[in-house]
Amino acid sequence: MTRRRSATLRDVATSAGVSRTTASYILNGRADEMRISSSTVAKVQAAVADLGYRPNRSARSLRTQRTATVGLISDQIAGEQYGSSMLTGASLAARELDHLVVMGESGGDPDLERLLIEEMLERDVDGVVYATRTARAVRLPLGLRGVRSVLLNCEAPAERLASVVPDDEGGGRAAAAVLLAAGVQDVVVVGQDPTLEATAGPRRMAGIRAELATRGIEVAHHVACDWSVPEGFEATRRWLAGGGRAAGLICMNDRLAMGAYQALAEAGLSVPEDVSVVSFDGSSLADWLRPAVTSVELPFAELGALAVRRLLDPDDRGGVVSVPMAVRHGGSVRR
Amino acid sequence: MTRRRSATLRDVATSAGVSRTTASYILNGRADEMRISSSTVAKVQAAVADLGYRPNRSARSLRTQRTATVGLISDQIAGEQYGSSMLTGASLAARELDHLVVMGESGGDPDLERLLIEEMLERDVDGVVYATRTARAVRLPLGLRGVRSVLLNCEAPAERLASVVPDDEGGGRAAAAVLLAAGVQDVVVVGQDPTLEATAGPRRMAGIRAELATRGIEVAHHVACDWSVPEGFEATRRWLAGGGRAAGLICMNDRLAMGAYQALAEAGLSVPEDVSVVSFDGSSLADWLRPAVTSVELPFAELGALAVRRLLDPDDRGGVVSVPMAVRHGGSVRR
DNA sequence: ACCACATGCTGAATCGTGTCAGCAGAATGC
DNA sequence: GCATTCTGCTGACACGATTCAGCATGTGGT
Repeated sequence: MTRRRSATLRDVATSAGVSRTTASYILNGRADEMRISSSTVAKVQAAVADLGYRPNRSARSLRTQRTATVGLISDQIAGEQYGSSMLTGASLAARELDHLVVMGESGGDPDLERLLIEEMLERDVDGVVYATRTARAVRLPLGLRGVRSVLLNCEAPAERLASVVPDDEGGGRAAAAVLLAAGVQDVVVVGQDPTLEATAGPRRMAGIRAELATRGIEVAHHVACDWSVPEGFEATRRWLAGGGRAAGLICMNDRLAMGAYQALAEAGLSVPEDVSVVSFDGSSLADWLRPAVTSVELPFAELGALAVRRLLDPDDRGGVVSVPMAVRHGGSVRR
Repeated sequence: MTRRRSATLRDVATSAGVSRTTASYILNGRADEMRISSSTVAKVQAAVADLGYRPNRSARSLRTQRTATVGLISDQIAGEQYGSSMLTGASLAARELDHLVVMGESGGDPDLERLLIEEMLERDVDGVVYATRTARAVRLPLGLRGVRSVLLNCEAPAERLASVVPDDEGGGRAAAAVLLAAGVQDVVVVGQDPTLEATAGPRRMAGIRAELATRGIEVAHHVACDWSVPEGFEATRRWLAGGGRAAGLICMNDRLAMGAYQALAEAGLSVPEDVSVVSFDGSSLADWLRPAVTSVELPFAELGALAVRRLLDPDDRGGVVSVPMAVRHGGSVRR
């Protein structure tokens, strides 16, 4: 950091011929309140521009206890395929509110998580966003008790905290609605949540059921498997081999859709002529498949941005906010 | 941040019955140097533990001009498919060196980039990692002149800066070597860099040529297209339709491999029986294809970690460091 | 002529730490 | 026995900002 020592407030004050106090008031927008004449204001502003003055944040933080910095702590989202857009959203929203994001990835290790939280609090972050890769129920880490924080992509049902999650139930309804609109009458769902805490699966399922129920239809079959490409392939293949057929397939994510595509192709079934497919995520993977999968988008960037905005909004009343999931149309649904 | 005001150094000193100075020396590991008796050290340490003392970083930074914080500024890596692991690597390496990462994503907008750099410097980061999504030549932003910094996944040839990049040429040799070992004699390359600044393509190409040359072989054909799934599909299809055939295909990344797979399947050619395929990236996409593609891995996490380590290593002499790319074997090469 | 009040600014304390210079007292050298 | 060195600590200033309390000066009312 060999950088010319930058100008301080004292330099500005001297150069403008006023006291540090006056310069400080002007720079903090309290000129009117303090009845400072416009000519003085102009002199100070000229000095600021002239010297290229930039306030020293450490000094300011020492006085004000605020750092214009937010912490973002996550289990896996930084190195994750799609979820990492949450970081982009958070970073941009922070920037708009004149903050920067301090990032820490715990890899799911509670000790590392505790350490990272400690480090962030030592640095006086103005708040912490606690994010998870998969939507699920969590308990707020002890280190964050009493700290201003917002949960991102997760909820702590017991604790009535501010939390931002995708509207998976609405997404489920939208997915089913796409198939219904295409005249599909028998719907099979591929993918089942592996863990108890995960919320995405059950909610999407509830949405699907609710939407189908409006036409008096039930889910024809549920192909149970983890949410990965090979599992999707194997499970779908087994189901097809057992004589399973359906006009509509809803895959719990795009990777499952990829696996299902592979199994369908192997069985000589084509999309969308023989089977219409809808999935969740709206990842680029959905676009890469042929035909592109119609997918209900996880609004990751928006989730990240909203979490930061709520964190920095002093009027936020807490509670869970669900962000709608939009349908991104591909060519995987018969028309 | 409603958190009980934590203990200060003064509290520790009072509680231990020594001066602030003494306590400070002990906490900074200068007890021996300052010839402080072990009994005094013990008293202070007890007080620290007792009060749960944590130093105030803002105050310390104000004095020392160091924040135990590094900036990471990037164009697109936060929301990127594979590159975001660079963030994970950087975050972990920083943590190991008792630092935190302040992140900023510019989206390629030079104005935003300048703003982010300004904000980071105001916050006195101990250095800045400047990262790009795709390996390429860059010019160091003006705001980073004179600032301790390391380039990540990019180089500034004119400026002799510390820089960490993948060894694309070595990767190219490795890719070709895999095919040669499988007895492949005619190799076609898919994918051509779209921009002048991009370094990955030319270097991989050079490596491929060099390795093939050891057997007196030349690249049989170069299928020119951008590095995306649909481009890979279309370009490969056109090439096949024009009668193109080869025993070995090297795709410049995994997305191109996916596109090539689609075209090969459409042409009734199977992998690896008819065509052996090798690609670059080592992304999860490579695993998802059937058969999984043998792919030369981009060591993103390692790149990110190394960039941070070099940034914080006062003895680092600058210059470009290339990180080797390992081959991740799938089932896409005939044996 | 005197008080009250508004106007436009400033002095000085404060946030919590790091570190230079120095100061007693004990030990050592000759 | 006195100068010197070592031991073990402390006082005070600095870092760069924010902010409370107060101080001249002008202005209007009676």
